[in-house]
Amino acid sequence: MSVSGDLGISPVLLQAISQTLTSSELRSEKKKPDTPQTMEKKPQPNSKVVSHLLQGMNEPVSGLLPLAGSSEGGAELDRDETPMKQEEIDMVDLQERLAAQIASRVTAAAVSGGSPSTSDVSMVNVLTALASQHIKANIKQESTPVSVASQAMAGTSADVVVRASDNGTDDRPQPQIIIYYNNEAGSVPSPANDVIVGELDGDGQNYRVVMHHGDGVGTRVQTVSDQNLPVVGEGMGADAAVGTVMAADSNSSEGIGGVCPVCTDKISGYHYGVFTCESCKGFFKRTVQNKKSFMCHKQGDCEVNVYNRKKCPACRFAKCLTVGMRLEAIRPDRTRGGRSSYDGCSPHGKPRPTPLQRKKRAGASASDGEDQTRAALPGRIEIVNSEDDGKTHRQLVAILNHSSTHGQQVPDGEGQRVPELLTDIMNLEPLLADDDIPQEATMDESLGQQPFYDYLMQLTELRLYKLVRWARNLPQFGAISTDDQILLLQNCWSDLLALGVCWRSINTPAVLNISTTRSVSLDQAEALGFGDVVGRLLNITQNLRRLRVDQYEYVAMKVLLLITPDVKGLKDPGKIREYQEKLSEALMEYTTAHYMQLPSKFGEMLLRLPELARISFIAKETLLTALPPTAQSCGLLVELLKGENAVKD
DNA sequence: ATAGCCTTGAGG
DNA sequence: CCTCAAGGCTAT
Repeated sequence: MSVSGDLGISPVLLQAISQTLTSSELRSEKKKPDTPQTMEKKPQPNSKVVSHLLQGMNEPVSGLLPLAGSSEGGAELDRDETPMKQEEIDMVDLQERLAAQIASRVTAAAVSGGSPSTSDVSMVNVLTALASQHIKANIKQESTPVSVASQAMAGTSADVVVRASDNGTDDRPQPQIIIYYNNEAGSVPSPANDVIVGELDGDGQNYRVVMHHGDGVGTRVQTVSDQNLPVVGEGMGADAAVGTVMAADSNSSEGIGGVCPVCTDKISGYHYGVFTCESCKGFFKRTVQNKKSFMCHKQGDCEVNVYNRKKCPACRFAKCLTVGMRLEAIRPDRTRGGRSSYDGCSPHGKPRPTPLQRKKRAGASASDGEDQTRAALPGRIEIVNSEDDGKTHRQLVAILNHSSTHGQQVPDGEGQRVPELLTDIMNLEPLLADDDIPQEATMDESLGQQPFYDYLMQLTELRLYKLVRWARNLPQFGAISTDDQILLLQNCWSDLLALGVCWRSINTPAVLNISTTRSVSLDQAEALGFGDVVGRLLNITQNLRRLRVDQYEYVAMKVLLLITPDVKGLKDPGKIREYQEKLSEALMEYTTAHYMQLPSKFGEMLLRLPELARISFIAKETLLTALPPTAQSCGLLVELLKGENAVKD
């Protein structure tokens, strides 16, 4: 990837980037004096992008911290006067760090007259846009009682019914879900047979979702004390993630006595970086230690609560990761006692042990203050009326569900081993669990170009966010320097998205399934000017089908797209090459063992990867040229596309 | 496999 | 010493 000769960056963007840099340096590098460049560049928050950066990205983070300042100009001063403590810096989420990292490089290059890569610029914007978009969506959702109610019911009731009657069908009487709102937290009555399913704060109002068992059918009645409860509104979605951070950070001192952010059971202590219950602690330990691999039989968005937590270990584990439980906290050597040293090993204010005692953990990832697992951002934009949404696409959803459990049919069955590396990667699939975004109902037939592109762009941004989270949790990826992580992600994001679309279409010949609700045939694509791309994607899909690529192979292919030591500018390509070799060996071992009748399968799979890169390049170009100049709704993603375009020209 | 309880042991 | 977060054990 070459670098654009001139600064192909708009002044607005440059300003935005320096803004990011400035604020993040104030956060994370207090001890060092500001470099002259950044001092000079310190801008006023007067552009749209800057306000994105400030409001969308910084505010939610700082809002959780004791030092929270306003997101306007004064915040800088506040932070200046009151340096953040290390533990608080640790709470800063991955996106912010990534953005700050790139911003720092780009700004330095710009100031010194160098040539920043335009994709660096774009990545900053994408990340910031993602952050702000998700936060906005989240806030909106939390403040709408109707959506809260429908989610709670959709997610909870069926499970309780199964539990209560010990009978798997859906059409028996359900316990009542009661939504209280406009109440102060704690003032809502909670009779003995009620279970507080969730509690939300929004717009100064409190909503409490209570599940009422008239006859006490639940095997267990959970009573929750009247202190601030973390949000446990919905599955492994946005609420849970944000609420958890609140519980762990702003409420950490009263963590004991609260409810587990994974399953809402009673917190027993601080485990693997999060206040959780005993059972989730044990579950996380077993899962990691025994390198278990789970697959969700639904869409990877199962509700996890104290009643149904046993039902879908895949979603439970994904939620563990989402709320911030740390893989590094599981000791590879299984030594007992003592103290841990990973970032976040202590809930509050305790100094971190020195690294020298960590000799046994040389392989562990978090050694360099790269604490980003605590994803503060929501993982999904929930469809408010998700029940209605699938009604016209039930069939497609069914097909997709089938495809998502595709891998289960193949491996293990014959007692053949699955390399640990592959099962580790597989464990993270729930992090990419399928989502959709709200869309206007009339898009099916008369495919207006504009709405379709808007939809596509939004979907892409959503998936990009998840991609970052997924990559961050990949085994050994955390051991790569943050700069290199960013470069790798920049290099492959579109390839990964393209492969994902191919995979989700594996069971629908001639139709490309863009999401759970949207699919495109070749004819439709041609009408939209996407014929070439879709044709090529369908071709890849057909090859995946022909080769009988299973889910383990699919996830390995994805990581192979990511782990490419040839990306320009990598600090440590050696380490990445090593990782790549390990992974390709694991994949080869797996494929040759499981598909002896297809000796060329391994090679053929690898041969698809370059074509994927080609397709994603064409797709980006097509998207860019097809976009009307007024597409501001996703302006920042547009910038990314423009950046890539300039780079590759 | 789960989850509650027990044991360990470095750091304070 | 005590704390508390890690791993271990074991009835279910």
